[in-house]
Amino acid sequence: MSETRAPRTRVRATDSKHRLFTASMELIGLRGHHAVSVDEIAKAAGVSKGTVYYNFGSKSELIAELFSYGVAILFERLEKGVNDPDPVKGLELMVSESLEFIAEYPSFAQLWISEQWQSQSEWAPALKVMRHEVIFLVHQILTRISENKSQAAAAPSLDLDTLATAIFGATLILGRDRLVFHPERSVQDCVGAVMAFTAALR
Amino acid sequence: MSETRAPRTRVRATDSKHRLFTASMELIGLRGHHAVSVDEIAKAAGVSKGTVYYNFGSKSELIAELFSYGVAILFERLEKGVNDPDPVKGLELMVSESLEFIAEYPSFAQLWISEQWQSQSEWAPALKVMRHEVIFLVHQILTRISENKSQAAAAPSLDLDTLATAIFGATLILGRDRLVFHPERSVQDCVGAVMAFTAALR
Amino acid sequence: MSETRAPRTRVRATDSKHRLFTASMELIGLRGHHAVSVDEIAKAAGVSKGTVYYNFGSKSELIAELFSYGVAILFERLEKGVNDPDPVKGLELMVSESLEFIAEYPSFAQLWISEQWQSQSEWAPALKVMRHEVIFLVHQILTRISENKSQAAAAPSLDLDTLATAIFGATLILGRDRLVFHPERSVQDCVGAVMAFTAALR
Amino acid sequence: MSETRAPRTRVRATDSKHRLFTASMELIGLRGHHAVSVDEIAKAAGVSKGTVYYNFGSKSELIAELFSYGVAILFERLEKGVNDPDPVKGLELMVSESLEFIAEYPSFAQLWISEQWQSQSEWAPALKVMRHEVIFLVHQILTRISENKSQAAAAPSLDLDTLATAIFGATLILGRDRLVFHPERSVQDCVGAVMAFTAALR
DNA sequence: CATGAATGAGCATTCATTCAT
DNA sequence: AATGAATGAATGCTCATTCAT
Repeated sequence: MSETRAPRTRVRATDSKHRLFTASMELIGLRGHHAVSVDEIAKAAGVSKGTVYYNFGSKSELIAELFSYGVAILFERLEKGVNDPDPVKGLELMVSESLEFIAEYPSFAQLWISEQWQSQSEWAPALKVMRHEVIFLVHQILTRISENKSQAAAAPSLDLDTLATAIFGATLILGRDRLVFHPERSVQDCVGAVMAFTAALR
Repeated sequence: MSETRAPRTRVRATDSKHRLFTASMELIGLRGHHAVSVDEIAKAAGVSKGTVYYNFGSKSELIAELFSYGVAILFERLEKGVNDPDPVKGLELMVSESLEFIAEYPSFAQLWISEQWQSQSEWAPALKVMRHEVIFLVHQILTRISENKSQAAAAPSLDLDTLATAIFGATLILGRDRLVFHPERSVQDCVGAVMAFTAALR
Repeated sequence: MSETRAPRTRVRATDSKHRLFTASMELIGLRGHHAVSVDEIAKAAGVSKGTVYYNFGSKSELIAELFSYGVAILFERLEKGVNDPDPVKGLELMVSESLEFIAEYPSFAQLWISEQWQSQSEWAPALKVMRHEVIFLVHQILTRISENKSQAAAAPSLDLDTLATAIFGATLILGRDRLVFHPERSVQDCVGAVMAFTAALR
Repeated sequence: MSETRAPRTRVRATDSKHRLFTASMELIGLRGHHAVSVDEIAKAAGVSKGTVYYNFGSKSELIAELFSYGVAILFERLEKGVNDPDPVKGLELMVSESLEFIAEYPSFAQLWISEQWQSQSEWAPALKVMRHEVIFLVHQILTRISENKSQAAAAPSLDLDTLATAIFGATLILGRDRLVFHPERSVQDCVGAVMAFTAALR
């Protein structure tokens, strides 16, 4: 894309959309979507307000696209861990990839945290799907881990779905908490803490 | 409540305040504070808009008081676990108390989740303190647990502060997730999943 | 109403509503409701924009109330003619009252003309009722006129409902046309022209 | 229509214009010109927005051309009646032609009704001319009718210009009212009602 | 203590219009 | 001759806050 024979108005088309994505992420992650106006987003992206509506139709839709954009990237990264022959290594990879993703797209994580459990969120349906898919992936890998454990049913009453949710929540919060309150905390420390959850399974 | 022409004009004064607390919690937990207007809160509480300002001064202050109100109750409950001679039992109690607290004050939890990691939140300073105090409590008890563990440094590279944060996050998310997506999930299941985090320490 | 013990801010309450009524009528009659903004109305009424919304809830509702306000006055005046023992005199009175009403509330008439036959008007339901009631009144009096006519069914194929509609339309248009294009034309001339419609019945 | 790569590239050029005319008429008649956007018109016509501006220069000009287009057709039809040797038959023909024209171009009539007496309409000058010419035609034929009436000055104080206006208004309203509220009402019934206006002259 | 009418800055959204292609 | 991305002024509406009573 961009600069086909470099005319004066370079990059045009799609360009605006990308700039708006970047600007929105930045601002919304910082203050929350309610506290950011379309005017601000447009200004930050260096386009006119009309362009936001030309490209997204509404603020709501812009945010919805922000979600799908982020989730696509996240899943791409999670894939890496899912197929690892060693499920423990796999989960470890998934967690560290997630933490790094959160560091790269901090506003995506923040948006997710803020909206996922807000029952009347505008994006509730889409978020529900996102949540389900991530937890499903974690659940799958937890099953493989617990199956590898030979004899004793390690933890008799341990519901894997609940555990998967705990891991999902801990990762999300840890990823965000690190950026906001503990910039010195390494991804490895966080991975260690999350993996502690699985100790009972091994 | 209500008691028009009731005996001894009991309660009064703080009556409006209480009604406003209840109404705010309800509405804000459902839709987020930005999506709830002072008008709505006043109407839901059955008082006039002016009364909100008379009692709280501003919407912001109302929410701030919502936070202190909730956190006071939460800490009261956490106390129970802190002093348990058996730190594992103590943590278990703290977690289950938290989960039950979240079930009773769902909107408090939601508000907390939404705002805690929003770097530019209006209540950031207060939230930072709340977060710190809870994590400190968890850290303390984790220390006692890991000290009880005799010989081998169970997990050499396991940072207790990070682990405490993970437990805090997992509990918060699990408590909320249960209400929104898994009403059938028991507190015990959730406690089990959170306690799994400590397996590595034992 | 107004001035209870004449305080500094006199007239308060309801006053705003009246001022807004007057201002709206003026502006909307001149340029049409689409071409008049709420800002303009507020400014013309000497109140803030918020006051418009406090009192009416929406621009649409303001216009709806403009309609009911106008139609109430119109019907009050039409009553006079309805009960006249001589139906011809009665109709004549109704027409002249209508023409004078249009002269006093020109914007009401203009609004009516513009919206009544706009199939997708927001006020279509209310307008349909207004139209029906006026035409019904005219129909009634036409029936009395034609009954008075002794022998020969004056006009065999003359549908009274259609005739009533024609009289309604002619009066509305004549009333408005007079103000806009023929200020010199008297109410009597117009009444004469409208009454010509009934010649066939007599 | 459409014919991509059709033979002899017929029509073209004015093709877009025609499609835009049709689409505008349809939409504007239904909802009023203010409530229809250029986007909608372009979409309905199956052309791009730019094409509207290429062909008409502005929305205002498009509507102006809509008026001249409609009025040309109307006058063509009115001619038929004007030259009838029997002025009564002639007027009857003019009225029925008008009613049929309104049925064929309902949005033209609606546009006319809405704008003609709106004093500050953008098209006021053009509309004034249209109105004048139609009323002039009616006046002429009324003169011929009243002259034919031999002896007694049928109606001493009947101003023919006012009567012509009444007939114009009644026809316009009746034509439109029939379409919107009385689809079962025949053109003949309406003609009958309008001609009742002339009874006094005969 | 409590009320509710009034305010005005701020917001999401619409839309006629332009212009480079 | 036609396109459609981009614009920005204008619009209807919301809402936290004030204040006279």
